[in-house]
Amino acid sequence: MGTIQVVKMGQGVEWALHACVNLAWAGPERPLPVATLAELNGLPTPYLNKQLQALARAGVVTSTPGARGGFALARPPEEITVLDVVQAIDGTEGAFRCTEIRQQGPLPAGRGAFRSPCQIASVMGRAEAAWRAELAAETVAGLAGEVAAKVPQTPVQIRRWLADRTG
Amino acid sequence: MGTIQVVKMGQGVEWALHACVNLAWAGPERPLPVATLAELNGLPTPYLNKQLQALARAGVVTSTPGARGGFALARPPEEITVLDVVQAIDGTEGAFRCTEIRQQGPLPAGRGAFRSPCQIASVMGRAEAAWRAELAAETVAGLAGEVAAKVPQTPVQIRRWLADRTG
DNA sequence: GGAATATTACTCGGATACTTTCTGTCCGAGTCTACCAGG
DNA sequence: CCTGGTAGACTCGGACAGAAAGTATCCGAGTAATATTCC
Repeated sequence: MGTIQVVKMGQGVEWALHACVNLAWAGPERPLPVATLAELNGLPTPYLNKQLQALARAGVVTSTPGARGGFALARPPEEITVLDVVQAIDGTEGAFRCTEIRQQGPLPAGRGAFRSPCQIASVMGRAEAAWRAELAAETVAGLAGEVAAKVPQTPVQIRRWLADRTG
Repeated sequence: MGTIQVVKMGQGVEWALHACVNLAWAGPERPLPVATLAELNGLPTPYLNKQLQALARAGVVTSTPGARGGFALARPPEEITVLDVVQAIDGTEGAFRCTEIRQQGPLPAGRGAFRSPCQIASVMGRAEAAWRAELAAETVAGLAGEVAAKVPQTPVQIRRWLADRTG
């Protein structure tokens, strides 16, 4: 959280996205505990818990405590973009932070430079905007649908495994 | 080097880009030492040296040792894209690395999944491609030109300061 | 005076500590369920 | 048989270490320029 955003991505993003797809397949009827999601993907339970907490803080998933509790999607999967998940985990701050070094040194940028931002920061901003737009164009439902279109048995197997687990 | 590429960008990228713009203004006649570039921007000399070494390894700049040595652009600034500089510093590897967790857990993805890559990795790849395309569209000469168009005195002052420094 | 040579000073290059971030883990607070006792 | 209370177990939530990467720095190898000396 609160880091930057376009050169190095945390590994938790991948886990969070897989968890969201699994939650989309499970349906909103009953929430899924962290232990179940972790076992589904062979991930360490406590760390996945950390990521889901970040998603809950961002309003992507809802957490219900107590017995039979767990996590569930806060909105229909069609309304959850990949960008929402990425920003929930890695923060909304951009990857490039301009330190305004043009104002340092023996030749500081004059008052004229204050009108427009640093050209370097401008290019980086454009690139990050393009990156964000691409991520905002895909939703969790889209991901689930594409996987199901290629391997239709996947969601069925997952739902069956979940049903057998809850008993 | 060898890290990833789209969520967190190193600070050295900003310094390297500023250094390249300064080198473009200085011209290829005589190379500039690291100390001069560092003093121009008020940066710590030894660390900037590290970044320039990375640029030299990537073939963006040439280094000439000995007295009156220093760094100079290896190509005309019109042929150096921002992406070249970024990749020289932060590496060419993408920001998102798919660990193929769909093959782990109690329901590993079957043979059908091997045909196409993970959908999540696919989206990330598209987003990073858009990011790279935006950075590849701008060159060092373009940056220098835009700055000169807004504040025309900037390159003149820098050339004068360099001339006074070399004596 | 000219040329070869040894010296000198300056440059890059890689190897070395320190700080910040990310990864991974643990235990406590809160809540729903189920059971049990009483009416 | 129905209802209220209570004990239990399960869940999330934030606080706590370890590891990795990034940041900042230093000193040595190599080279060009320069001053010197010899012819």
